[in-house]
Amino acid sequence: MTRATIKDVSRVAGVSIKTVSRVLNKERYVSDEMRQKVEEAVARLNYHPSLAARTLAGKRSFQIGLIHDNPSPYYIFNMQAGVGQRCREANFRMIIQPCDVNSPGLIDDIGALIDQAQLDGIIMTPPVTDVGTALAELFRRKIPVVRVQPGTDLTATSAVYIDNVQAADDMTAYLISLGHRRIGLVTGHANYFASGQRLTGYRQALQRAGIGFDASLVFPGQFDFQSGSAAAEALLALDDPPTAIFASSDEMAAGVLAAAHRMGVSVPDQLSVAGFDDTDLAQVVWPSLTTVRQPIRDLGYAAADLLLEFGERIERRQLPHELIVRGSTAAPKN
Amino acid sequence: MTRATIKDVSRVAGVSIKTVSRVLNKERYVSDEMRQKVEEAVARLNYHPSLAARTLAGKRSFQIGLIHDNPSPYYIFNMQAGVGQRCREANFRMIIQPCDVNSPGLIDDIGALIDQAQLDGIIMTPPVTDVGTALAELFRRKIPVVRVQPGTDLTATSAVYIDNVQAADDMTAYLISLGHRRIGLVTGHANYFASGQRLTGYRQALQRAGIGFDASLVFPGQFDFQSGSAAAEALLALDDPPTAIFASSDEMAAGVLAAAHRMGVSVPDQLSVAGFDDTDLAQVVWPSLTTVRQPIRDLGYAAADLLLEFGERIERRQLPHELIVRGSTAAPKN
DNA sequence: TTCGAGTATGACAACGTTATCTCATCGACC
DNA sequence: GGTCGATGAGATAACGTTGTCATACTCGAA
Repeated sequence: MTRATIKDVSRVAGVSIKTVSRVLNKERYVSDEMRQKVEEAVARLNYHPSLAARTLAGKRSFQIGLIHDNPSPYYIFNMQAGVGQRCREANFRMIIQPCDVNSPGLIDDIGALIDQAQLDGIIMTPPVTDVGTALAELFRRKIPVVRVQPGTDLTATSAVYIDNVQAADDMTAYLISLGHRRIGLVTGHANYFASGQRLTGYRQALQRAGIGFDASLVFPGQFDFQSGSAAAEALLALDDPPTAIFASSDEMAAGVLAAAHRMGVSVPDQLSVAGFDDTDLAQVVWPSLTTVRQPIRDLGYAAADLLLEFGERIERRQLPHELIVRGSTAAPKN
Repeated sequence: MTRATIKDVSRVAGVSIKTVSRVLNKERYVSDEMRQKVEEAVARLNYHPSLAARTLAGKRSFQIGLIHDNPSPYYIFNMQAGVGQRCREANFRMIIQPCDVNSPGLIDDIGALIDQAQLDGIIMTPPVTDVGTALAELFRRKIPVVRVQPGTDLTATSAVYIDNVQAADDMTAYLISLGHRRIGLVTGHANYFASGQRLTGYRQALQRAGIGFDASLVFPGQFDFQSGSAAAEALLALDDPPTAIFASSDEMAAGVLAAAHRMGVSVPDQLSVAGFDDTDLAQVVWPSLTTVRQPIRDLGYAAADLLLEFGERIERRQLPHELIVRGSTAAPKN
């Protein structure tokens, strides 16, 4: 038993090959009678069109690429889930391309991917979003691109994002509302523009509350557990240590928690800890993390949606974030 | 500027199309002189063959599918990383197909995937590995299959796996060696054969040490945080509670930790906790988890390797696990 | 009645590769 | 010196779709 082809379908339905193709592609000018005959035949033969043949003959490949260089399993998993769901709805396929922003072969890899697979579009996640040479290569090939949370050339491509400044502002304001005055900030990796945006939001909230900015309370991190731990140790060793630490990722927040545990500082009694992302992690550490929920899955879905709905046309979509309060924050005890 | 085709290459190299094809596919009977001319032309034109055309004309598609129904981001991320790496080495593409083992459309989805994309092979992860109807569909299509950690029909397809029985035995024996006599076990989801295997290993180690099996110390979990928490609460409420709890996943172990924190039971002083998998999680909770490292990424790499190297031929590969001792276990204090 | 615009269908080429078949050359062997 | 197998190269037909063009029918307006 070999695969059914469009020819088989046309024979069974008693129509021409082209008519079958028309029905499959939902083209205009097909009578209901024809459509029904074809659909019956398709169902009876359990026919599935060959993607390779469609790609070769047509101008579309029904495939989009997801390019990422992001070490966070949680982020990637959810991004894929969102993109994947939208793809399934449109009967598209998703090709995953991990890459390395520091690799000299980056441009060639992306070019080869597009050439070989004839992708209909590309979704990029940070930090690849902001690699100028990669972007240039994509423009050169005139392929539709949607970027998730881009930091540069904001209007150059379609994009989906959350308002990082506002999100960091919200969290900082929340900590201030609890009564905290000295709030430590662990920033993210410098490659990510979100890191800077979150710093901006933090300063913005402080200023509004009339609290002076103290640079010694800001510690550079890398989004990972280790740097969160290191940051906490440094911040808690200050002469006048913070009563709360806001880490720019849940993973760093977990590092802060671990350091606090090690140093015998109880959370949230002696120290409030806040994260960012609301990954699975946030509910798995103890105490569970107060954090900002970033709708990663929805961002992926929206990115794929922009690609499929609008193609080359540049569109932007901002998604809402949400402050999630859990057990790691409380009013300072003095 | 349009894409270069094999025709362009043949013109530039001054040879026939077929000769270019021969070089590209590393076929025999090509002189060094020809090969060199072709390679130069390929490089000069930055030519990448069209996957669609190759798939249509040839018998191979240079694509393999990864089918999974697994809610763990960490597991999926690492599995993909391993499979993806092997694919890149062979210049293959990986198509991800999340699915739902309980969906009635499962078989059709898999069939459609294979028909449409003409996949060269399939990799499955638990628990889809053991869905008989899905397996039957794959056999019907005579497509090479590699299963990761299959539980049933062990010799029906190629497979990669670790020795779950031995791994659980190792961990249990380690806890016994610390001096524990009452060791709780939180099992995994019943859908996963690994759950039963780990129970077997646990009993095996107890028996060897001459410790009677106590069914009240075994609590059924679902591999997730919640069930770990619930299990710990139940186990610690026993009249004669365990001094150590071995959870069949890190996530459940994290749940155990959280429950212990809540109940004021200090780890590892009053309770030792052990996990399984060595996910990122293990080092991010406090105290960090003693666990069994499962080389997920390597399993993915090996699975892809079997597919690409052996195709339909059935091969099996067992990978080593490793006991990782961290801060969550210690000798019981009496 | 005739014409044109819109609707509905089919014949056939094209897409860019690989597979198959053919042909030519070169040594080695009887 | 002819025959045969191994080697090297090309011409041409697939592969299963979509795009383009041609054709025929229908309906309302000139």
